[in-house]
This record gives sequence, structure tokens and C-alpha cells, in this order.
Amino acid sequence: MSSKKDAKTIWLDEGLKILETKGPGMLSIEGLALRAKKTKGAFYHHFSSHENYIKGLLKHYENLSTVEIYRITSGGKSPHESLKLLTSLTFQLSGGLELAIRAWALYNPIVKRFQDRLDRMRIEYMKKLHMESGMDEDAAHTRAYRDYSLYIGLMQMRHHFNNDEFHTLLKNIFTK
Amino acid sequence: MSSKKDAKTIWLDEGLKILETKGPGMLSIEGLALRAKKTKGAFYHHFSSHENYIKGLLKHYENLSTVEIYRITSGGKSPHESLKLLTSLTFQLSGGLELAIRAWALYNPIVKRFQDRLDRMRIEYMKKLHMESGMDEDAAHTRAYRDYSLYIGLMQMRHHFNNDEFHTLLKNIFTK
DNA sequence: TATAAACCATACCATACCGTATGGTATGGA
DNA sequence: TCCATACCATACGGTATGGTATGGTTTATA
Repeated sequence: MSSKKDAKTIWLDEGLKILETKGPGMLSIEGLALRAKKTKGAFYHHFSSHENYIKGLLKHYENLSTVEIYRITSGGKSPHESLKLLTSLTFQLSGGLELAIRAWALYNPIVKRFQDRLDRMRIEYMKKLHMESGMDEDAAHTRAYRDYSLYIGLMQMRHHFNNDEFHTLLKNIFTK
Repeated sequence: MSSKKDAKTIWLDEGLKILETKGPGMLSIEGLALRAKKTKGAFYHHFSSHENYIKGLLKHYENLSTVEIYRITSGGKSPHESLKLLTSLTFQLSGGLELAIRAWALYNPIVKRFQDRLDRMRIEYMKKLHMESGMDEDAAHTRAYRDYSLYIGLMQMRHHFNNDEFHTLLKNIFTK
């Protein structure tokens, strides 16, 4: 397992950066090439088309983003501990990529399917944890959707606050 | 006050339709012209540039979307009644345009400023209503951000449910 | 060191787009 | 009737982009 990125990974990492900072509309092949300090010829060596690249990019993001989940699920934590850790970790992320992909998904069917699958996976996971810590299914369902929706929504208001204010708000919302 | 739309309004209405269904990336002048069954020449008669058109489009949306708010504020309702009506009305909207503009705002500074102003206006309004019905400022602040974030987040999960399921979920979340 | 595979650059084409220039039509007032 | 104004169509230049064709360079390995 080499620590050096292979050429293909460079294209994908660069894509995620652009996606977060400039948006999906800026994922042009020539733009990517410019930032990767390569050319279109190199791009088409690794990807058969732009669409193919997009699919690879989503897969790449999924791989990276689910690492967090697995880090939480693994280890013999109690459901309650897992939930606390999950919430804590989640709100530490900037959420930039998350928002970017969500925006992208609105108009791109491939991304939409991907995003939807991810949402459902996460919500199911939260629901499962709540049920394992004693909730009945209905309550767990409600709670999972509530918390996840709150996360999505609050992330979009994140810039209204500095760090302290935001964490105070989170505390006030969730401890009631 | 004629009921017939003037030529300029046609361009703006068409733009909102495209924004909701195809996304901001599809707001090209020639694409608009195609759907409006007009040509670029006509477009440039009404708008000096693409950017100018975008600003007009946002203004147009603001005019349309705030009609709802004014309909609520007007009339001698109690704060509590206003809040209930607000929540009820809000969740009846499809939210498509709302999501579209939010996605757009991520990467367009003009749209971002617009969206941010709208968010703050709405949150302030909710906060005011809560305070008028007896909450202290901190609680009203927390509550306004919580409810608004929930609205934003839930709208993005809306398609997980049919109408009945969704309203049951809303009821379970908000009545606790 | 020879060779294959991996990697990359350049030139080229078609398409979609923004913006401009120019001229046409329809209508209402002086 | 004359003319200003609003409205619209067509043709064009310039640019950004996706994609193809072709050939060159680097690297691993037998």
C-alpha cells in the first residue's frame, strides 16, 4: 500500500476540491486539467468520458465519507456512545462537500440516486442505534428523521454564527 | 392593471420554471429564448446582460414568495395563530424553487446575498412571533432556528414520503 | 537493456453559449 | 401623415467546452 497517490486519484481529489469550492458546474475537463497541471489527453487516458468521471467522483466521495461511519460502528461502543460520537463528529465537519453534492443532486439523476442512497443509509443507521438503546420503532424513526433534517438545515445556516454561537445553539436545540 | 403579462414578465416567469426544473446552469439566454419562443434579440431588448437578468429574476422571485408572508402578517391574528398558519402554509409548498435557489446560492455571490437576506428575514419574523407569544429572547432565537432548519432539512427528505406519511412525521416531530 | 504498459501532450473538430450589429414590425401620439 | 417607442429576428464574432486522433515520454520489470 503505497502512500503516493496514483494518477487517477489525483484527478478525483482535484474534482472534489473544485466541487466544494466552485460547484458542479465548474467540473469541466479542461478546468480540471488546468488545476491538475495536466492536459485533456491525460484525462481521457483515465476516464472514457465526462459522465464516467462523474460516477468515479461520486464513488470516490462515498469511499471517503463512509470511512467516518465505519470508524464509529467499529469498536465495542454502546448505542448511546455511538450516537453521541456520531453527532459530535458530524457537526465538526464543514459540510461543504455535503452541501455541494446535495445541490448537485437536484438536477443530476445519477447524483440524485447516489445522494438518496446515502441519506437513507445514514437515517437507517441512526434509527437502528436509537432502537438498540430502547426506543420503539416509531419513535426511532421520528427521531432519526428529525435529527438528520436538523443537521441538513443547520448546516445551511452555519455561516450565521461563529463557532461558539453555533455550539451554543446546538446545545440548546438538542438538550431539551 | 391588465391581467396580461408584459413581455418582460414572460422572460422572468420562464426563468423561474427553468430554475426549478433544470437548475441554474440551464438559465442560458438561448435556452430561455427557445422556451419563450423568442430570440436573443428580444432578450437583449429587455435586459442589458445576463447578470442583469439574474438580478431581475431574484427580485421577481422575492416579489412572488413574500406575497405569502404578507398574507399572513396582515389581518389581526394572534402570534400563535400566525405561527400555526405560517407552519401550515410553509409545508404545503413544494419547496422546489426554494431548494433551487439555495443550491444556486452556494456558488453565486449575488444569489447568496439574496438568500441570506431572505433567511434572516424569515427567522427574525418567527422569532418576533414567538416573543410576542411570551417566549424570552433566547428561547425564541433557539426555537426559530430550530424550526427553520427543520423546514429546510425536511424539504430535502420530502420525497421519501407520500403525503400522509409526511404529515404524520411532521406531527410527530412538532408535537413533542 | 529491451519491451510493454502506463502516462501524457498537441492538434483538431463540433457544439453551445454570450454578446453585438443591424434591420424589421406594430402601435399610439403629435 | 410622420415619428418615437416598444418589440422582435437574423447573422456574426469570439470563447469555452466535450470529445477524437495521433504520437511522444516515463516507468516497471523480465
